[in-house]
Amino acid sequence: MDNRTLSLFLHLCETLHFGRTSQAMHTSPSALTRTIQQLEETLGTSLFERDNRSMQLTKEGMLFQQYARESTNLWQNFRQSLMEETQELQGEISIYCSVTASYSFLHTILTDFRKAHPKIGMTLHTGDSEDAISNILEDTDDLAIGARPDKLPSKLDFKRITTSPLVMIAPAKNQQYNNATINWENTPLILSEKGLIRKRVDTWFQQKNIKPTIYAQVSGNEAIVSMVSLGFGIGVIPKIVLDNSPLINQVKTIDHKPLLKPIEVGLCAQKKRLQNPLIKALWDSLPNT
Amino acid sequence: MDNRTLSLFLHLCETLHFGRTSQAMHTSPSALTRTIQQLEETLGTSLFERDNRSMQLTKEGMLFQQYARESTNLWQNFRQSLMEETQELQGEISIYCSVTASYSFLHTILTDFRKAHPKIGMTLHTGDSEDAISNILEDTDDLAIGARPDKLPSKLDFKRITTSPLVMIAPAKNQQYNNATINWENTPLILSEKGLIRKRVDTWFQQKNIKPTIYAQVSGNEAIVSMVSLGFGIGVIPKIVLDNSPLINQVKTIDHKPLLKPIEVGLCAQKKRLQNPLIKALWDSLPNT
DNA sequence: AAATACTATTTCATTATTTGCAATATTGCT
DNA sequence: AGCAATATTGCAAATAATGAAATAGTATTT
Repeated sequence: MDNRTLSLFLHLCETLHFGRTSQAMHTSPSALTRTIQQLEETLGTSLFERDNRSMQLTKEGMLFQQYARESTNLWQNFRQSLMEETQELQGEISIYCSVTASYSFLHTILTDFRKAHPKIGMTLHTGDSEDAISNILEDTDDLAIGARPDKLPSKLDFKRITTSPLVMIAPAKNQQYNNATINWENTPLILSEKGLIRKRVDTWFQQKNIKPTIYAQVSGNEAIVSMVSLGFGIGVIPKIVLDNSPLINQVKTIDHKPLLKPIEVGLCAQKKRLQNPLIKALWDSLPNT
Repeated sequence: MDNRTLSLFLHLCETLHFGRTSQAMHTSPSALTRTIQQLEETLGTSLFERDNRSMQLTKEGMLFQQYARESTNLWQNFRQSLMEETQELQGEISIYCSVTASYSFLHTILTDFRKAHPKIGMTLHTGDSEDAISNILEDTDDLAIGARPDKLPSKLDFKRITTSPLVMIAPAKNQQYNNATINWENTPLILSEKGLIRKRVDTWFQQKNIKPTIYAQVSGNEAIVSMVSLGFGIGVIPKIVLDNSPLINQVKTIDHKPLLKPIEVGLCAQKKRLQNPLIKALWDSLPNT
């Protein structure tokens, strides 16, 4: 029995949902389905009772679940003692971060770490920055680089890497959007569809008692820069995204008052996961700011 | 970690010899080498100290050996309890037998057994009948069909399927080899290079005080029939081989006195292996004769 | 009752891995 | 030096695993 299969099976036992497990374990539903089928094939017994909308462990499934737990435990223990023996950390860490974060921080963070722990493998997943927190909460990745939410869930720990102001950007060539002359009610806005920045912007407008025109709600700060540069309207993004954007010359920043509260970008992990020596090592490799 | 890999590793720990392990585990040396290499790769540490002529477990290797033992144990136990749960035997049995035995007995033995235990998989290895006993002693296969040696090693158990007389065969068309007119000293003999039949024949000639001319020593009774049919000389084989040979019309049998003692053909296994419920099931499926 | 949404599975083409054979390399022995 | 014994590698063929998209089956909504 191979450990990957066991993990998939165990996760599936928890969720009882192929879609969620496949997503959480970074594999396609089809691969998962077939892994389980094959498992049932080799065991010569079915493990899940699938009645089309829900599923349930069979008796044999529970037996196998117990075996799977013990077997993975055994494996973990072995890895542990091997590490103690060789005095060298080894294993896998998965990191989630936005494209921008991967450009701006990841390299810096990982180069030193890699030198110190060459045997730790990294799996990197990129996506919308706003998904970072939920990804961590759902155990999909070990660590994430993202913005600190105003209310950090108590399960999580956060370590700031940097702060970045929020900037308003407009198409560089458009005279209409000069500072202070903006008629907010008529200006199309391009915003994240959800998440921290969206909240800050909403609050900002509420404070000013303005009902803005929202032109587009997109996911991904990089997409906002694109749309703004094309002249669709004004957007709000972290300055760091702008600094790393190839489109930086196509847009200009607009002064605004009161200033939007800067976001804190940093490393995020579940507290319990920090007991894992690998994750802790990466965590500790970052200086406190 | 997958169980096949673990078995290979554990076996290699015992033999400390790639060649022998690969042979015993029915895989090529290259596959074995690469399995171990890959193992060492994924563990990030070397498991064996290979100093070119001998090998030795490293400290990490011993650690892994312990893990491998526990892990396979866990697996065995799980299989065991799964069987108890489903009330159905399942797993793998490997059988060694000669080509002739596979023609004449195997089908009869296995058809009923397969119906009774459809989830037991079979691996069949064919080869020289004389290797059957050693193959069992070396744990290469679970069961073998072969001739009962005069002195059955105490580790082994034997269950007779049938007895078969030993016959002398000569080329069918050759008048020179008529009964009673044979000049043994000048007649080329084709014999097994070793094994039970060879011993019987040697004894027979000693009793008669004849020093025979041995033309060829071959391995495999089927090969003897071939050579005899081509006119190379006289051979001795079990009658059952002759009955199953496509060359039966190309040879004739020769009366001889005293008659060579018949051989007993049967199923052979290590006593300790008979505790394995799968093997015991097959064993018990044969009637006592 | 038709449309829609949700999920597991299958199909299919592609990619990755594993295998065995034969060649190679390395060393001990005569 | 030449030979025998072994582990390892190169290579091509066979196997297996994968994801994207199509499919099927069913609950929920319209």
